[in-house]
Amino acid sequence: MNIESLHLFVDVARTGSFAKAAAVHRLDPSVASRRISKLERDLGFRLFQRTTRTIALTEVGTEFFSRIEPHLIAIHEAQQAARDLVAQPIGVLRVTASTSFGYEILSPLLPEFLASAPRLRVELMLTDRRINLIEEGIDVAIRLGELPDSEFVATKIMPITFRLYGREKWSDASGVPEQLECVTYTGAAEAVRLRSPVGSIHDVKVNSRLAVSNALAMKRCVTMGVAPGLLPNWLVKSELADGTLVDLFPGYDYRSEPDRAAWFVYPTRLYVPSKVRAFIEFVTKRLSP
Amino acid sequence: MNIESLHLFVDVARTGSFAKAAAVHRLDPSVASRRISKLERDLGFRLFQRTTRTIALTEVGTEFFSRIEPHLIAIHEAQQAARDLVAQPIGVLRVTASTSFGYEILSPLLPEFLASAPRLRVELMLTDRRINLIEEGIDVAIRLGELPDSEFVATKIMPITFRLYGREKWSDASGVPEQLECVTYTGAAEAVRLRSPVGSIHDVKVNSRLAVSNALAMKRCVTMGVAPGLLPNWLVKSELADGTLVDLFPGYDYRSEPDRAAWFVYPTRLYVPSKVRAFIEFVTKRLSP
DNA sequence: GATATTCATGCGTTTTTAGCACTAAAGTGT
DNA sequence: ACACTTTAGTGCTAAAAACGCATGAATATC
Repeated sequence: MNIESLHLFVDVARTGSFAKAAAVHRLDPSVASRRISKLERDLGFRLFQRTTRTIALTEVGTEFFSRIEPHLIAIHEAQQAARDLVAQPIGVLRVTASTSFGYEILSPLLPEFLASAPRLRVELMLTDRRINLIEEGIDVAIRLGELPDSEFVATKIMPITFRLYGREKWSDASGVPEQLECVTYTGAAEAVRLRSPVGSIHDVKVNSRLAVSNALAMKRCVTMGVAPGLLPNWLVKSELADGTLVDLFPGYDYRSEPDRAAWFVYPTRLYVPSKVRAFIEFVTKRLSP
Repeated sequence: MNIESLHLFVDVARTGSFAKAAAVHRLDPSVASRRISKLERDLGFRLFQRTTRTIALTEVGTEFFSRIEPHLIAIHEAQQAARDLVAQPIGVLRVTASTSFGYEILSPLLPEFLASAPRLRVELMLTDRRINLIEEGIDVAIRLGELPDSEFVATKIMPITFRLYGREKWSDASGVPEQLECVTYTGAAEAVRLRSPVGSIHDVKVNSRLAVSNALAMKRCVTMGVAPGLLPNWLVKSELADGTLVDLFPGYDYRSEPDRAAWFVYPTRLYVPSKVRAFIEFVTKRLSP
């Protein structure tokens, strides 16, 4: 049973004519006639009595008409409302990211984003586990590092580069050391390769006596003076600005695997809700150099 | 947009599974999957987020679900109610017949018929005009005499035979007269042919000094003693029983045109409402010998 | 880690629908 | 009273949609 046919029925009942209702719906009159006939077959009762030139609602037709009309309208309105919901950034946007990224990067952006989308609520789920986007009803996740292989869509936010930072400038006259005592991220690389301004390559072995599983805490350990650390660019902006941390080997290039970046990850590409699009656009704009 | 698909959507949302909902609807899971996809295309937004093994309502899906569900139920109930309306003799039955037939035949039947269908109202439109069944919303008409040529369905109630009746037995020893002073129905035959019990044929010329356009009034004229009259069988039952009228030529056969009868006439034969069927059955049963 | 469940898709077949031309009948206007 | 116009409905054919089945991919589950 077709909803459009029910709407057509309503219009036929209103106008008292297949031809007029067909014109409203941009249909050939014969199509209107046949659709109503099919509707009657589906329903199991006759809606109109017909002569070759006139139609009249049957008793059941009248009854059915008055009963379904408000509900047809309601369903149509529900559809409209739902369309608006995906067309405008309203409703609830569920975002997940690592605690560190959320704290360091997202939090400062949120006041302005929330102001730009007044009818939107944001639920920021900060966790260092990779949770299931579907089950948790996540609209968009921010994932760092390797691009996750999945059916989800990924768009790049910004490249991520790691450099060695510490409390004080590296002043050893012999230049880049062969090994360095560092605070490390759990499971991080054990060596980094640098290229000096003049082109020479230096491999630095990273000795770690303290491995931390949280980027923020790791940074704090570095600033507290435990040891230098290999830290991502996004984590150290303010510390570089106020001098709390300094680049140990400025001018050196760090060779890193390609596509090390921050990514938006979200399900599918058809019908991306506008709240998701709005968030992605806003954040990307603010974080791109 | 298909109503069944909307119901399917509701069940999928409830069970959280295409396969389960498909089983409920006796569908192949792939059909369920495709119907929901088509529904999403029609609606313009995505109802579920999917992985290969799980689905979850999107935010719009949830919103849409809760908004349309009661209306879907309401439409379904409207259909059920309408089906019941045609399946049981309830509602309003509009009947038209001639005033005479209504007075003489239908009126006595109505108490019992109404009792047999307690939820039915009857509107008895007695008129000697042949009104338009469609325009007036008539469910069933009773027409006497020649079968009307039309797109309507006709079923026979009972044969109609005309005989000559008067206040007193015909006692002329010479038997059937060649001509007879009669009260006639407007436009009625001017002669009748009788066959005696022994087989002899007698043509009686009907002389009319009074023609009446209403059968009841005509009968009354006869009983009042104006003259004998050519009256239909259905009109004289009680008068024959109580002796007010007598058959002038008992034992004689009256030759009449074929198919002179009382007919039910009603629009179409598909989806005859049960109130119409009930009425036709009841009346036919009571009037058949 | 093997198995089975679940959603999705490709493909050939069947069913449904649209569009057009045409018929029959009934209003409409002169 | 007559021609004209409008309206509902029907054949017919081409196009579109839906179905059922087999198959594939991914992920729960035991």
